[in-house]
Amino acid sequence: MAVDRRKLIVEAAAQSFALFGYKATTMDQVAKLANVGKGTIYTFFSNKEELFDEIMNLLIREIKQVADAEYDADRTFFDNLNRILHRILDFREKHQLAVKLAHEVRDMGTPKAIEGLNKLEEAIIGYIQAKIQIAIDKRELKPCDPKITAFVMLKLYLALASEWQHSHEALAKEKIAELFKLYLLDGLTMA
Amino acid sequence: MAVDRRKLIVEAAAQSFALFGYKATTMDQVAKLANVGKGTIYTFFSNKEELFDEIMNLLIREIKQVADAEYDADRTFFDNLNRILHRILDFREKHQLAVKLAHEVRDMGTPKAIEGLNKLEEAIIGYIQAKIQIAIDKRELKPCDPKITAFVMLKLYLALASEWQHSHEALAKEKIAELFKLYLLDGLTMA
DNA sequence: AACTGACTGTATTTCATTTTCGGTCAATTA
DNA sequence: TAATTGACCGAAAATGAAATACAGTCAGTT
Repeated sequence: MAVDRRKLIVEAAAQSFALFGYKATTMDQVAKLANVGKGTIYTFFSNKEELFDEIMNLLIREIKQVADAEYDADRTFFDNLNRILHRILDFREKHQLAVKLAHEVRDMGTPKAIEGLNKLEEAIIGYIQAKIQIAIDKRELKPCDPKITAFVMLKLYLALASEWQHSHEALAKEKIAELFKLYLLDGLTMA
Repeated sequence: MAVDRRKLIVEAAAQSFALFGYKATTMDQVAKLANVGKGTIYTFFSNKEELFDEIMNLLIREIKQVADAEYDADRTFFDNLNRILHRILDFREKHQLAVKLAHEVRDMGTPKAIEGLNKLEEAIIGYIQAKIQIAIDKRELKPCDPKITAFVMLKLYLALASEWQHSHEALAKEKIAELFKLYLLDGLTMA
């Protein structure tokens, strides 16, 4: 059986984007890594952007798998949510491609890298949104706009898990879970 | 009475930083605007950074005044908080200096501009923190870490008032207040 | 028919030169 | 003689022209 050139290209591209980011990945580079003529890439992907989109979609699928692996219908919504958010952010900050793109956005503001990470964030929000809808249907949560709620939950989690430590001691995973529950689920008003 | 050169310098600097940002404000520029020899600036401020700090402190004091003007001890904590956050963010996005610095951070990442805005954010959090402490003492809020809570409140408000509209229709001020109450005060769990 | 890599025009990088700017201090002013 | 000034300094940044690198093409090869 002949080699699957498309697969070679995708693997080479994934490696290169993760190692060098969007801008510093060249089509010549990918072609060489994949042992393929540059023209061959253009028979599968019409340009660099499309190739990058393919890689980002793979990353998003990977993250969904990680999240699904953590989900357990027997647990409470809150328990699942906390575990999933923790796993997703942990995965993201360990995954070479996500880290590299974040640096690229910070250091150079590469538009395509910004777009890629936005798409990733949207995917995460979409995922959480679905879980929230289920929880609302099960009367586990008050009725609320699932999209805004998912957005707020991710932002709150990011604020506690990531932004807080920019100027303070990092919060432990359990502390974050506790705060998350206090602020968003129980609320701050006296009983 | 002789002219108050320090005051002239501070006024010129405030104008220049607001008009051109940190980087594009030159000491020669400030001296000329203030009708003062450049050396004179250095008898009051030991360098550009200190002059900038003075201007930032003035801005912070101004914001505190705006917030205090909105505060009314007779209203509920939540009502006050919403009004204050709205006024502060509104003030900030209308104040030339704050806007200019935000652009400078976005476009060029000027370290001193980043530092200045961080200081401003810290001041806002400190202000809210004090109000939260009062509310806790009055048994209007559950006991909680006032600093983290202030941080979370600001972040949530910013997420709803500013970040949300990056990819969606902006939320009305009243809608934001309603969501703010739902998420942080009442909580999402069913009664 | 599938694949290749030399080729092309544009975009980016490089680098030597010029200009700008924060900060100093000897001269000047009041 | 204390306060004020602006010419001056070295370091840093802007400039621009020449060199290089790149995405995408396509005539030629397998």
